[in-house]
Amino acid sequence: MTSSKASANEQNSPDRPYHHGDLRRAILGAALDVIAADGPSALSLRGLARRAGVSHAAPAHHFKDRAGLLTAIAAEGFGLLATTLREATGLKEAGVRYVRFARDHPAHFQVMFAPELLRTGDLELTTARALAGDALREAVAAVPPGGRGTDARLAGVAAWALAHGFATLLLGHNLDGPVGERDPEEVFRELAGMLFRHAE
Amino acid sequence: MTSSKASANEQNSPDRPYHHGDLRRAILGAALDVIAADGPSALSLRGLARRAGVSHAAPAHHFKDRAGLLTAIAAEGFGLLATTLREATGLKEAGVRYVRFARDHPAHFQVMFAPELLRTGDLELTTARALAGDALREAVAAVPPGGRGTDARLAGVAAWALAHGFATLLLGHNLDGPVGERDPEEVFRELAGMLFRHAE
DNA sequence: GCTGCAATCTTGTCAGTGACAAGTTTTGCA
DNA sequence: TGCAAAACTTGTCACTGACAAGATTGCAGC
Repeated sequence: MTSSKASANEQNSPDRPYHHGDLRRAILGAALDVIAADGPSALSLRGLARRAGVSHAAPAHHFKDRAGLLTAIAAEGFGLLATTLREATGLKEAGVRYVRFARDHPAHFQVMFAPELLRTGDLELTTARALAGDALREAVAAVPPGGRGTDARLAGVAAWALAHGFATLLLGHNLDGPVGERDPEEVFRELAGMLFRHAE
Repeated sequence: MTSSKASANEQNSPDRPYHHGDLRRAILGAALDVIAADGPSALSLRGLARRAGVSHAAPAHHFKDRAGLLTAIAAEGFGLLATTLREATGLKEAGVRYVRFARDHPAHFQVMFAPELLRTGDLELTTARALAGDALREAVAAVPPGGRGTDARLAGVAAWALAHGFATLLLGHNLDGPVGERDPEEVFRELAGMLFRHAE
């Protein structure tokens, strides 16, 4: 083991400059790769450092520790989600974008909803999360009040639960059977149609 | 640190018998406690061994390794879930039971849907999962075909996604605001009502 | 241009962990 | 009774996260 593949520009290049250039981004990118492939538990700060060709303690300068790195990823995720939700036209479309986000950014998505891995009090994280929450509430407010007793808050919870559950099961390969070859977004549109039959 | 609280009957009792009696169950129980409190990433085989008052390598005899322990927990979880789903009368009630299961067995629930922590090919696991899947499909089949174009398979996915999403968000404390003091099961009943308006 | 300071990265180290190997004690059964 | 398997222990290794202290570099202000 040890230095199995110090192939190309890995870490042993003696002419490597002292300063990486954008180590923070490099670490984040590598972390997203690892998490998407094998989950957050497979993440090793030292492994990321090796990938980026820096010393084992370099990541700590940018993220303090493991929780710091994951918190940064979660915050970035909530920011991306807020942006994409804000561009949606209606609630159903917001749901579709929610599912699309989970598929496009599986690593972010996983980490965002793993609070035990995060520094939950972090300012960046809480503000980003609040932004995403606002975007979701806006989408809910846009839906016209339907049948009797349709509480807006409840409708929001229903939409969120449906989208979140679908996305989660999808990422966990629990819907490979039922969904099969079909486009997941298309399937989700049908599900959302079942939930909000009256509105559109 | 080190031996901060070797208080009562922990591990230093010199009269402790060589055989624990039911170490397997003790380790499982301790693991469930830890996971429910701090998530699977906080799990340490050595920590569990300390809790049970046995040597650091004792757990390996029953579970082989970390993945083995978590796989055993997941299999147990699917078994419990299958049992509880089978007792449900209709699809909505099955959903309620799904949510209740997640709240009653949060550790099981988390591990069951964290495939990257499991030995996915394990026989016990796959059979238990199949049992739970059968129970879910049975509940779906029981629902009368509703409005035009109501695909049974799709209805099943919708119900699963809604229940799974609600349960997941609930466990992650993402619904503390919207649900508030209300009984989560009651709230879920309303959500399920929105999804299957026609059937009851 | 030079100087000093802060940001960035390195080296060194420590305790904790999972996994494995090999030995010891106990149980249960022929 | 004796013996094989089950249950557990001791010892060890590579790896990891965290921390401390030092080296290198970029840069702002003079």
